[in-house]
Amino acid sequence: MNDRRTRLVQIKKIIRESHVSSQEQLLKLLDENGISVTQATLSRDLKMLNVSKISNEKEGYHYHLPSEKEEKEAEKYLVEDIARGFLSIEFSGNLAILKTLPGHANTVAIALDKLEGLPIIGTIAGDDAILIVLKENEREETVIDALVKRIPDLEHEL
Amino acid sequence: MNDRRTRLVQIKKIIRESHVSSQEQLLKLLDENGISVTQATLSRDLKMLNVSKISNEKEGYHYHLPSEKEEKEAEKYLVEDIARGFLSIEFSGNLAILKTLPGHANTVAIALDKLEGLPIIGTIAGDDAILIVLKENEREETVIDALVKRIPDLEHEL
DNA sequence: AAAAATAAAGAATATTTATTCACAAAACAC
DNA sequence: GTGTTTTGTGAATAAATATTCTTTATTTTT
Repeated sequence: MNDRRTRLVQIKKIIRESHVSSQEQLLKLLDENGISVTQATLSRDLKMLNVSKISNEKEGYHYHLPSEKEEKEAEKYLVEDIARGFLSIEFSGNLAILKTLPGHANTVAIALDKLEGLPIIGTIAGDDAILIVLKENEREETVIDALVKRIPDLEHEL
Repeated sequence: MNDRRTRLVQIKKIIRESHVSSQEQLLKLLDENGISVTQATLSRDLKMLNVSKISNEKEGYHYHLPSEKEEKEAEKYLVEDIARGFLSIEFSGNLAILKTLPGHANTVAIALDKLEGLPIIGTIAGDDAILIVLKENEREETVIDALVKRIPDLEHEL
């Protein structure tokens, strides 16, 4: 059933190499590569890949992959935001309180929300503290691990 | 008649500050700011601004401005591509031949085409030379001026 | 100043894209 | 195993967006 993986790879390749301007067109190009799906599926795929459609003087509308650089850059800023404001974190059951420098709570909370792969379901920020709700059945250790993995600077403080 | 300018500024501001997910929504936000147009016009505005629509895990679809950085970066690469390959340029009427390092013609030609504001209508690249067709009534001086303005590194060579 | 060219924009429409609904295959629980 | 949930998909449709066609205003040319 998992043609999706390979299809996503193909889609990226095609978008990278040709100037695709609609899902119909992409459909045909995929078809030529022996992959046949409907436009609905492509719409979902493009959403999943965070592909964007953009216009460009010379070339008209076309799809655009989020560049590695963009992705990494974006994440780098998030990580910096967290590291800059972080003071401490303490757990209690499926909750944690993360203390930050005054005024940093909001920034850090937003960054935590955006950073993917953390075992948390959400945050509520005050001014210098954030309430973090862990995912069902997650505990202190996994959260700390995930944080350290993503934000190396935190290692000393945890 | 030139509400367009001010409208474009407003649109950028709104897109930068709020999470807009459709032109209808943008329409309303503009309306609240006393600017009233139709969706058709917004579509053209967004095309003109090179705004892209992108999906994002957390926030769903939203518009995205090309960042200053992206714009400048993009242009920087073009400029570099040209400077790296450039050897000489010679004019004859409304034509010019630009000589490049072997194999660089294509890269340079693409960059010339993409770089906006040059008084040329097109290029044809071989391996180490490019035929450039100037715009009607443009001459050597204006092209050189435009090139030097955009590609400071070329000043010595021209 | 008239005539011609250009630029902006709305209304209607064509095109494109996202979503809803239904269903089937796979993974999971027991 | 059977029942349940999750995942992926297409068909149909809704929603969103781009374009065509037309009109009006503005600038340019003569």
